Amino acid sequence: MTNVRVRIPPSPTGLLHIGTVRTALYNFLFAKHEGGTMVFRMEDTDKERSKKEYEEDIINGLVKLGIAGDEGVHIPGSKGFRQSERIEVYTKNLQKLLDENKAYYCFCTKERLDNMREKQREAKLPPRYDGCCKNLSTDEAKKRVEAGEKAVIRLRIPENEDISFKDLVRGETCINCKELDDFVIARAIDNPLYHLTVVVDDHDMGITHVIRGEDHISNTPKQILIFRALGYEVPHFAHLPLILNEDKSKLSKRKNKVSVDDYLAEGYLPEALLNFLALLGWNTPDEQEIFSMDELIEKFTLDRVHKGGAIFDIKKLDWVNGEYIKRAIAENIDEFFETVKPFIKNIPTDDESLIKNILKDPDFEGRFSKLSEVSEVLEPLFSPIPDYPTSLLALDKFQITPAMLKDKVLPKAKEVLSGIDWERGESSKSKVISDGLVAIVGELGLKNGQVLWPIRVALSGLEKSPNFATLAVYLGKEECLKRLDIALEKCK
RNA sequence: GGGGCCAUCGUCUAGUGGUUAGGACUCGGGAUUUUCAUUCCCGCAACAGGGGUUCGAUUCCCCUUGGCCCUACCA
Repeated sequence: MTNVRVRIPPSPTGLLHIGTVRTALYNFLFAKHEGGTMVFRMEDTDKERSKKEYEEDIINGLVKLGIAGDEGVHIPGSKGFRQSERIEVYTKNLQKLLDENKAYYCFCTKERLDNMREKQREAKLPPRYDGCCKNLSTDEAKKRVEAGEKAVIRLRIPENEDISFKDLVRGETCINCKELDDFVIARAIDNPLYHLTVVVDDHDMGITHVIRGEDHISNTPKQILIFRALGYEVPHFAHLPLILNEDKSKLSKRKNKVSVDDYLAEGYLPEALLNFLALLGWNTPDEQEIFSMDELIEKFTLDRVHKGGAIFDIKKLDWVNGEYIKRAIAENIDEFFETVKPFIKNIPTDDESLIKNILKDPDFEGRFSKLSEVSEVLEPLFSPIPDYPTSLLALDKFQITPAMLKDKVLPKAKEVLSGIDWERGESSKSKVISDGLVAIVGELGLKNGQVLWPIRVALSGLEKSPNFATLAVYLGKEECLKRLDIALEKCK
């Protein structure tokens, strides 16, 4: 395969969408695997809906994720590539089609067309353009346009011809021109529409493979027709399965969170998000689930891309993300700390190394599936203890009564924690605390859960929290005793 | 309405003309953790239906059903 070149053409009509990222990722992986390049272009010919802020969001997002394109080429803002900046090129191509009579001006009004379609629908006919302006002489058309009459440009398509292409993930696909009509390719000579711009750009940019969502399958024959009319070589096509909502409709913001910003803000790691997205519609025959970017590039091929759509399952994303967090902590705590820093709120300490130590504590392993949860788990160690019900302390499951806690367990725990040497090193301190508290179980003749559970709750105020020994070590003597007193109050 | 695309556990998926149809997530149970979480083990759970082809179809073909996409002077 010679010089593979793919593209990622978002249109700035909304924030960076999960679907856009998945398509970008597959293009990126394919290009890298083949030793080719991926270029970026901003499809902003819809002046009504295109917004500068969306453009920035999309570019920033893709850069953050590391899949923005190669060599900085054609990224608007760096070297600049927007369709809105290439109007003359499209005009030139449009003029050529007009001159060669492969396209023609159409003067039909919106009302006439709406009317026509409605009648066709009523008659149970497919709504198609009736060719009203098809046979206007070029001279007359030219005169009317020059006179200022409003006219769109339509492509003249063959009457009855099969248009087929070999889709790299679906195989041979074919559609007859009878199913199409002379569609509009420009609002005016200097105001081109999607199909025309895509074709002209893909040709000018030297795109060899068009890899996009399957919602474009039915657009493909139209674009092939334009490629042919212009005398340009037709690229290869590959249509990807869609990402779906739970109800199997196309992923939409009505039913799902689709903005990449939201996921990042919630504490999903970019690599984890990409890993998860890569697996939505593609996989390796082995049982691997976690891939580095290099592994994805090495293993990615289009022939292992699925045909059926895939539902976006947030639970699986959470799991993947948790795996990445676990690894990130183990590999480089300093780097991880920088990543997690913006998520740590309400934690009034400037002692970074303390927090790093806590994060590294084996007791914390696997507690987070999102960065936003780091704060929740850390919080009990630094903030004032949250209010909690006595019933959480005296849990029915363990058959604990408030009286037991008030008379036996809590006073005993205070005794133990007051008695130990708090100046020891961390790990030995942890062991002493642990041994001391566990000993209470035997002394009082109670069950483990009847002693250890309430102590942990007393120290954290939470149903789920780090281990009691871990809590005690990081809380310190005074705070521990204070929290045990609070618990004591609750049992009165 | 027309055309196109698709169809393995709830979800992501592996897989084959003959398999106990495999893995992961979720969920349930157990073990370890002297509590929660983690970790480990076990379990629940699928080839949409009907016809062919075949000695034999989840696998190949057709039909049906279902879902989705497109059917714009959006992209």
